Amino acid sequence: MRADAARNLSSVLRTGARLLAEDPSTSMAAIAAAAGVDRTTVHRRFANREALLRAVFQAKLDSAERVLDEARLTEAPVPVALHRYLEGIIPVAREWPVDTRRMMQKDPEASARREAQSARLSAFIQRACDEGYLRADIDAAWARAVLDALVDSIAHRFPAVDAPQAADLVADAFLRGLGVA
Amino acid sequence: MRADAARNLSSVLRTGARLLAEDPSTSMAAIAAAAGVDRTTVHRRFANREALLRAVFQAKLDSAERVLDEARLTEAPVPVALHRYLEGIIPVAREWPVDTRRMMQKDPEASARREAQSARLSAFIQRACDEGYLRADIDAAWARAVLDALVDSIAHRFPAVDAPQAADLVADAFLRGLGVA
DNA sequence: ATATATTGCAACATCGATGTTGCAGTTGAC
DNA sequence: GTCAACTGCAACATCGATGTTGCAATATAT
Repeated sequence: MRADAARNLSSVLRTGARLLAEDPSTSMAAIAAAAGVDRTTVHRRFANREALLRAVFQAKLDSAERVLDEARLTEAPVPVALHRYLEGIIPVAREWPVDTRRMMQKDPEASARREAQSARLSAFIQRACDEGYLRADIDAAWARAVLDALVDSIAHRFPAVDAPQAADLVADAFLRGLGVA
Repeated sequence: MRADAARNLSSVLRTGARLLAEDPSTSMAAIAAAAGVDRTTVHRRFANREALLRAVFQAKLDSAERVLDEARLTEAPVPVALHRYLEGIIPVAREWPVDTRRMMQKDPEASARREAQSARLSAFIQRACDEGYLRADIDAAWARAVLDALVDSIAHRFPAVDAPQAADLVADAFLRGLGVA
């Protein structure tokens, strides 16, 4: 039963993330139905709708944090770290399509975690600038935003492209652009 | 009074677009309050919440269509048309931050208009490919997605950058990328 | 086999959002 | 100045979502 409980809970989280990404006002009833459990069961596991949202965000933050750790953003060579980050973060964006930036204003703890992760990535971009991998006239904040946008785009608009190829496409567009040399 | 009516209506649309972009489940009451009118006044102008949404989308589609027309995507040289499109569409994205892709499934007419506009832009990207402005190994759909992503990013995450400079940044990132040559 | 935990189901209460209506006051057009 | 249109305000009805509880059935662990 513990096993079942954990499976259903995770099923509710994944299903909820998917539905909430399409429509942030999806009802608990709809999520429960899509996850194949009763509405009251969801309410027993998550006190509030807000608690369910928190759990979804936490799951996404956990996955993203693992990716950031394993990419070794501060130690590995910039091109290697970039590719490892992309190949890891794209599946995370796909599995948890919820937009953490919009939906977490009310959760200071999750917000702080997100900020910390964001800072790690920004520091990496800054290092890429400093080590000469990015053009000198490029603003680091803009570079950061471009990378995020490319990741979201390949993750959600091209779900059929597998992670390694998606990472290649993003890194290529990010560094070289799409125009002719 | 006609003048007042028109002014208030447009104020409701703009305010509504702004609030709905932040939180798609913003209540009519919140929109009315933010626009400085009574809740019932909004209901007199828009039969449904859905009708209000439709009006917001229609306003965005109108603005976007004008931009597409004036960019002369089929006639002007590719670099010129691209820059004109970007300089026009970025303010539109800022004034109407609602995501037309997500929020219009139920409105077939608006959906069709959106598709038509999307096709015009895709055709322009295809022309850029054919005329050798984009690398031969680049998929047109991916190029299209990248352009959209860059526009959204500069429009919403860098609201302080004015339209001409924003267009430069996007075109530069799109064609040349951010890495060193 | 039995005690324990979990689930589905039905029923209930509550709350906020939606939409409507009547009325009085104000504003604009003529 | 008069008339028509519009507005704010209060009140009301309705509806869907949320959250709770009791109970019977079922699965789990020991």
